[in-house]
Amino acid sequence: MSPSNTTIRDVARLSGVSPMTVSRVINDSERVSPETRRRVEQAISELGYVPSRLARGLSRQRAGTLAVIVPDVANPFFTAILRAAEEVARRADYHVILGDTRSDLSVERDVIEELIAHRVEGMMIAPVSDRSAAHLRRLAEFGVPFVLIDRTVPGLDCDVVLGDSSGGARRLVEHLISLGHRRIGFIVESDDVSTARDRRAGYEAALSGAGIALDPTLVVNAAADPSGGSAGMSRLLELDERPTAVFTVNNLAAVGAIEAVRAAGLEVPDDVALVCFDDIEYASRLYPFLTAMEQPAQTFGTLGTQLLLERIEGRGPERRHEVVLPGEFIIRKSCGAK
Amino acid sequence: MSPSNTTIRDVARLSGVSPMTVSRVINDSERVSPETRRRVEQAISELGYVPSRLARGLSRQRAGTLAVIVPDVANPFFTAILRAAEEVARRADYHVILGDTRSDLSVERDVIEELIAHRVEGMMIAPVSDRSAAHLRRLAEFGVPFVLIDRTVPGLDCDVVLGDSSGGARRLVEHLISLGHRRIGFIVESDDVSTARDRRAGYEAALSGAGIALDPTLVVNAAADPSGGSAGMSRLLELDERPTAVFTVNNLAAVGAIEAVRAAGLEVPDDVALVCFDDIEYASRLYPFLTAMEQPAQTFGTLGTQLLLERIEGRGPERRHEVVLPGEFIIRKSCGAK
DNA sequence: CCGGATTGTGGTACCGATAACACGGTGGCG
DNA sequence: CGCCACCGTGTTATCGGTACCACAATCCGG
Repeated sequence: MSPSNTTIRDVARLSGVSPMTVSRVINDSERVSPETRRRVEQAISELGYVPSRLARGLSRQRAGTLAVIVPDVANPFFTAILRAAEEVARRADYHVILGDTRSDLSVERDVIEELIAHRVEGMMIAPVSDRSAAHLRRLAEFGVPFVLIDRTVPGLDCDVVLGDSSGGARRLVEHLISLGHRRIGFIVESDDVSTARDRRAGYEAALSGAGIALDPTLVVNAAADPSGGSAGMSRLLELDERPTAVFTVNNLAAVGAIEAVRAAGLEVPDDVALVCFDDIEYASRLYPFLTAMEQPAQTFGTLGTQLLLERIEGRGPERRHEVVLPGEFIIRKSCGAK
Repeated sequence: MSPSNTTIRDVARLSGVSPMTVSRVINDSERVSPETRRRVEQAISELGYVPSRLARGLSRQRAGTLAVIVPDVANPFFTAILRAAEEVARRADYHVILGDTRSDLSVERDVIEELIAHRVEGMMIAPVSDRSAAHLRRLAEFGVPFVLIDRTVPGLDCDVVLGDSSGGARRLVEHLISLGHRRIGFIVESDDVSTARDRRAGYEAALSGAGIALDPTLVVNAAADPSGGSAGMSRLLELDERPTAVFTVNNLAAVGAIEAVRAAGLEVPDDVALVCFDDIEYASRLYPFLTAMEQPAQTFGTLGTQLLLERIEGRGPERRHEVVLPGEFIIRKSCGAK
C-alpha cells in the first residue's frame, strides 16, 4: 500500500484526533495547540502522508490550476511567455496546464471546453482569431476568469496584454522607407487576427505618411508560420514588379520568407530587404540577422499571469486592464541598413 | 448562477432519473434505454451542464492529468518534446501539466512533490541529474508511473527514451579529427548527468581511436546553457595552447561558446571549429551554421508519452523499456568542413 | 408456463478533503 | 464569584461524481 492511499483519516486515527484537526495542521491554520500539532505532524511523517490536492480542490471549489493556451508552443515568442507564466504560477502555488491549439480554431474550442470541465481556475490565452470569441464567451458564461495575451478579440470584456502592433509595424515600415524602399510587400495573416489588423494599419500608416500609394497586390495573406511565409514570399517574387522589401507579420513567417527568397536564387537583403515582428532569440545570438520589432515576451507572460491571478483572487479592479507593451526595434542585417 | 455550478443531481432532477443514470449517459455506458438517454441529454443541454473532471477524478482515483518536467522549456529541444507530448496526451484525453525546473535540483524536488500531491497519473521527466534519484524514488514509493527522457538515472527501474549520446559524440569528434584537428576541447556538464557522461565517453573513444592522448585541460565543466558555454569557451581560449576545435555538450552551450569566441575577437570556424549536440531549428533554417548531432526531439516526446500512457493503463510490459534513438549528423559551417 | 438470465434503474456509501457550526473548558473582568 | 469571550477540537454535511449491489421488469429456453 503506497502512501498516496493514505488519507487524512489515517493520520487522524494514528494521532488520536479528528480529521478536521489534521486538516488544520496541514493548512497551518491557527487554533491548534502546539502539542496536538506535534503529534499530528509526527503521524504525518510516520505515514508519509501527502494530502490530495484533488480532494482539496473539489472541497474548496478551487483546483489550484490554471491553463495557458497558445497557438504554437514551438514559437520562441510563446515559449518565453509560457516559461514566465509557469514560474509566476508556481510561486503562487498554482499548476499550469498547457494547451497548444496549433492555430486551429476547433482544437482551441475543444481545449477550452475540456479545461472548463477540468475546472481550472483561470486561463491565459493567445486566441487563434476573432472567431475565438465564441469559446471565450463560454468562459464568461461559466465564470472562468481569463486574460488575453498578444491578441485581443473585439467585443470581449476581459484583461488583455498586447504589444504595440500598429506602432511597431509603422516603425518597421518607416525604416524600410528611410532606406529608400517604395515597393514594400507585406505578408500577413487574415484580418480576423487582431495583431494582423493592427500591423496592417501600421503598414498602411507608414506608407501613407510617406506619400506612397497602397498597392494591394503587395499585401499577401498567408499563415503566420514558415510555410505561410514561404508561400507568401513566393507569390510576391512572382509579381511583374516585385517588391524590394518585405515586412512579415511575425518571426516564423520571416523564416519561411527568407527560405523562399533563397530558393528563388536571391538573397536577403541584397535582392529583398526584410523586417518582421518578434525575435528568434537563439538564432539572433548565433547570427544577428533579423531586423525586428522585438516584443518583451517574458513580460507578456509574467504580467498576464499576474493579472489572471488577481482576477482569480477577486483582487482585480472593476474596469478591465488593457496593457500595451512597447517593443524594441532592433536593426540587424536583413533590412540592408549599413 | 453559472452552469459550472450545475451538478449531476440537477440534471437528474430535471430529467426525472437518478444521478447514477445521468452518470451512465455521460460516460456512454450501455444499459440506458434510448428514451431515458434522450431525456437526460435534453436536460443536459437545457442546463448547459458540463461534468466536473475534478470530481470524476477524485471518485475514480484517476485525475486524467500527466506532467511533463524539463530543465528548460525555452530550449528548442525540450520545447519540441513538450509539444509532441501535449499532442499525444490530448488525443488520449489527458491534460498536461508543465514543470520547468530550470535545471535546479531543489525546484525539481518541489515540483515533483507538488505533482504527487496533485495526484497526476504519471510523469515524463528529463531529470536534472543523477541526484534526481531521490525524488524519482518518491514516485516509485507512491506508485506514480514515470518515464525518463533524454537522460537516465542509474539504478532506477523505469522506462527511458534516450539519444545515442556516446555514439553521437564519437561521431562528432571523429569528424573534427578527420578535418585534421588534434587539440579538441570539450565543454560539458558535470558527470552526474548521464548525457554528459555518455558524451564524454564518446569524446574519449574518438580520441583514443585516433591515437590522440586525452588532455584533461581541454575538458571544461560548465552549465549546459549559453552562459556555461561562454564561460567554458573563455577558459579554453585562455589556455597556452588553445584547442583548434571544440565540442559542446548541447545546442545552447554552443551558442554561448560562439559568443565567447567572437568576444575574444576570433571567429568560428576559422579560429575555432565547433560541433555540438542538438539543433536549434529556426536558427539553422535562417542560417545553416551549427554542425550538430540532431536528435529527433519530437519522437522523444511522442514515444515517451506513449510509453507513459501504457504504464498508466497497465499495458506496459513487465520489463522496462529502454529506447535509444539515433541522431542525425548534420554538417554545416561551424566545423569548418569544406 | 416457470426459473434463471438479462436489462434498466435506483440506493447507498465513498473518493479525500473542508466549511460551518457546536461545544466543553479556561481565563479575564466587573 | 458569575458571565462571557475565546480557545481548541469534534460533528455533520457537502464538494460532484462513481462503484457496487439490489431489484423490478422483461426475456428466453425447455
